[in-house]
Amino acid sequence: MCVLNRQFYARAAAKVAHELLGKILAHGAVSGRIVETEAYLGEGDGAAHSAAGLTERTRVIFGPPGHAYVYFIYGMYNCLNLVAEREGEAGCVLIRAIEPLTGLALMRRRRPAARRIEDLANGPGKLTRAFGITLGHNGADVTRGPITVHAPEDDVAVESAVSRRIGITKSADLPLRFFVKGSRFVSRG
DNA sequence: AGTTCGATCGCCT
DNA sequence: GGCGATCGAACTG
Repeated sequence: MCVLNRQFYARAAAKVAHELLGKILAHGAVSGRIVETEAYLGEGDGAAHSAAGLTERTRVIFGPPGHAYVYFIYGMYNCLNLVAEREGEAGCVLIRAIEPLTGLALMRRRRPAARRIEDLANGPGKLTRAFGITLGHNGADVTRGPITVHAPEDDVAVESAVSRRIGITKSADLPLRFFVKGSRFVSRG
């Protein structure tokens, strides 16, 4: 299995977001296929946390690519982003949905509310819960672990679609959401 | 020090 | 389709 290297991430966030579709996210015994992502840019993207500039919170987004930016939202959920662009440039990719592959029993234990396999990780807050990803992983190097992303054995191109991003108000018209066309595991068709 | 609001989810109707 | 839960970061004064 081939873990994605730092060069993969050191590109435009939209490019990285698109190419992450079909890749495998793994954390311990749990793994799954990325089926939905959103790109968040630097300057000029009002929806991005980095839009306000460099703060303690956004420090990781401006750092070297290939690291995890994890933030806490709505008082109860964590969201996982992968940092893109060169060091010093802001840009990251929100992982929005995953098709579970291994560690199903553990995922179910972490998310008892999910009745169907499709509901285990079909949203940014759901997948961090199912994968056991917490604020303690903020800044972690995903080219090393414990969280990693790698190419699947059969790394065939997936048929993808693009739309506007979900749940934001600023810069809402930008086509920066990418998802696997027809997948039952995306948060929205 | 107080306020506002948010890259969400699950349960209710 | 609507709303309550629940809390930290950033901004205001």
